[in-house]
This record gives sequence, C-alpha cells and structure tokens, in this order.
Amino acid sequence: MNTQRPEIRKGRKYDQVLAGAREVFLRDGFEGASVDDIARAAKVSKATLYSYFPDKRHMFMEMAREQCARQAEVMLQEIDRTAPATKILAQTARGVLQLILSEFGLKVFRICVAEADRFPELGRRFYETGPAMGRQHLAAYLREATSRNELKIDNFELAAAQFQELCKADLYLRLVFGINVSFTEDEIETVVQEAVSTFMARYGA
Amino acid sequence: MNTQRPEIRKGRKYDQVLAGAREVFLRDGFEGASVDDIARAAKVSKATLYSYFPDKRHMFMEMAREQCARQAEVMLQEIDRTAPATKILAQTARGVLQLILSEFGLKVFRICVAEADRFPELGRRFYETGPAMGRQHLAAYLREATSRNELKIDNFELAAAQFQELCKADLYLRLVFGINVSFTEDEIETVVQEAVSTFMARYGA
DNA sequence: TGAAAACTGAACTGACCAGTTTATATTCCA
DNA sequence: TGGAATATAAACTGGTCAGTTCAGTTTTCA
Repeated sequence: MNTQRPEIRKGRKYDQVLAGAREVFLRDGFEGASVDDIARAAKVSKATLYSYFPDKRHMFMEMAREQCARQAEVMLQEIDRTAPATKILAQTARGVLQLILSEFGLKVFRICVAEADRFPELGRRFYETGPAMGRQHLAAYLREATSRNELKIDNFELAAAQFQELCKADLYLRLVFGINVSFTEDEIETVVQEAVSTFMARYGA
Repeated sequence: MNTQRPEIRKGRKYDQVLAGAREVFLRDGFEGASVDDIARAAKVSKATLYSYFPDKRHMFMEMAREQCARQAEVMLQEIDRTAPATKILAQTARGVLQLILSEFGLKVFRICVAEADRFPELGRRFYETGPAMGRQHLAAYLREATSRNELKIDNFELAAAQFQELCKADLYLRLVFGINVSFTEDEIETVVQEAVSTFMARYGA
C-alpha cells in the first residue's frame, strides 16, 4: 500500500510544522485554514513551511497520514486475539467507534470527504490508510475464525465491510450532521451489542 | 419536521435561480461555487439572487431541501408494500443505493458533511430530510411486519438504521473517496442481497 | 394606462489568501 | 572556526469572492 517514500522531510522544525498543521486544519477545515495561521501556530516562517511541502494540500495529507497511522496502531494493540468471536467483534466495534466518533476522526473524515473530488489523492489515501486498512485486518480475522469453524463466511471482505457499517448504525450520521456532539457509554454499548448480534445471526457457525 | 414556512419566495424568477444554484453548487461544491457564477447560470442579476436569499448558505439550503423532497417522493412511490419482507427489503435497498450512489446524492452529501460544523442548520436539515426520513419510513414498515409476525424486532429504529448501513457496505465509502466512480448492476445486486440476508438472519421470524 | 414591484448591470467595498522573493540571521558540523 | 544548510520576517504578486449600492429598465396588475 505504501505507494512510495516521499522523503520530503528536510529540517529540524518538521515536527513543529506538523503539529501546527494539525491544530489549524482540525480547527478550521481545509479551505478554512490559512497557511499564515499554520505558520503562526507552528512558530515557523511561511517560507519554512514551503521548504517542506510543495503546497497546502500536501501539508494536509502528510498530517492526516501520520495521525491515521498513529491511531491505527493504538487500535490494533488493544485487541485480544485469543477470545471467542463475539468478544473479539465487540472489542473491534468499540475500537472502530472510539476512532470514528473522536474529534480527530470526525474532522479528518469531514475534510477528506469534502476535498475528495478536487483532490483525489487525498481521498484515496484516506480510504486506504483508514477504512480499507481496518477492513483488511478484520477480514483476515474472519478468515481465521472461519477456518477453525467458529464462523461461517463466504465473502470475507464483504462481511467485514458489513460489520464496519453495522458499527455506525444510528450513531455516525447523527455525529456527522451535528445532531449529537457525543454519546453516552450506554448508547455506544447498545449499538456495539446489536452490531455483534446481527453479525453473528448471519455468520455464526 | 417542517420547522417553519420561510416563505422567502418573492418573484417570478425564483425557479430559474434554484436551477442555476443546483447546477453550480453540484458542479463546484459549496466553497467552490461563486455567487456570480450562479447568477450567470440562472440568467439573473446578482441583486435578484440577494432579494430571494439573505446569503449563499440559504441559497444552497433551499436548493438541497427542494431536491431531497423530490427524490424522496420518487423513491416511496416505487415500493410495493404488499410483497413479502425479503422482497420489500431488497427493493428498499435498491432505492437507497440508487439515491446515495447518484451524482446528486453524492455531491449533496459531500457538501453537507463539509459544511456541517460551520453551518449547523444545513447539517441538521439534510439529516432530517434525508437519512432520518428514510429511516422513519423503514421503521414504520418494520413495525407493521413485526405485528403480523413476518419479522421479529425489538428496536425498530435501530434495526432500520442497521439496514440502511448494511446497504452501503463496501460500495459507499469507495464512491465517497473516489476509488470508484460507479458500479455495475451485479456489484450492487450482490450488496443488496447480502444486506437482506444478514438482516433477515437476525430479524426474520 | 400609470404607478408599484421586480429586475438589471456594473461598479464598488472590504476582505482574504496561496505562494514567491529577498536580504538577513541562525544553526550545524566537518 | 568557517562555510553550508536552514530559518526568518516582511513585503509583494496576482488573484478570488460575498455582499451592497444605485441609477435605470422591464413587468405586472389594478
């Protein structure tokens, strides 16, 4: 998936720049963020920014890529792969929801959706390092569980995609469109359990 | 749901204006669309635009609201409510997919997602006239079918939301992030059938 | 038919912004 | 320690855009 190493990094203030970019992009969105603001937030001159990145878009893309990688790593560590399927699925569902319901997850999603047709590379990269990556890991698990007769699945990729979608039921659109700003543990847990139940009703052995 | 009648309509060129707004907003997005372009496309002066709408946002909102209502109406007419559940669900799934995979559906979704936090009313209205409306109709059907023992459901709203999400599996994110521009009938039909199968596995009587 | 309502075009205001340039200053390391 | 790499501040270019204003024209309808 790692298309190629861009190796854009040059100087000692690179991390400051990414931090400033993260702060401003997440606060103001892509169009809303001004490069001058980012330079100010990063305590760096505009010329320095432009020595690291060819333009604002690449600045955003690097910031998003780096954060996604970080978040994904956290999520994978938390999962206990020896437990029974219902437990693993519930853990996975909680992980997915924690990520996509977080402020970071939501803001990056918004920006990537908005920019995906003016800036196709951004959309593609987000899809691949985000949802597609998660789905692949999940599909791999589903294949394992099927091979030891814990689950019964033909189309692993689609089943994984279905599970991901089931996790969002009710909650995600309400968040994305600003009906709710956050949810209680109970609301989340209900959706998690219902997602697992529906999934297991179809795919349980 | 109809918060209040705005009754903004004033003059004889109102429909031209909405048509121009639709053309330009869907082509260029919200930020990308310029009011001068809309005026040009609508063959109307800018001053006339601003006599109908207080600002660009309200222009967009009216356009979107009117289109959503139109699309929803079409969808509801197509459904044969006397058929067995699997058939009705499959029809519904096809309807949902046709709408959300359409150029219009996608573009409006993109714009509403992007603007939802700068312009909360837009997000709310889209959610209510779009996904929430669809879910309500579906939940009402699920209640009927449960009462005649065709289905077995406790939480109608959540089940409806689950079904809506199942319809999107795999396809929707690939469209939103520009991995695919369109899908074959076969791809769609597979997702429809799998959505229905999973749903019925859990909720079939 | 004539006055009121709606519309026009074009200029204007006031603002914002991506990306470049340049002369100068700081930091690094061989 | 001195040259190379890196960073800075600030001005500048060339552009975009929402929304207003106004003098003048067209349409409507009583």
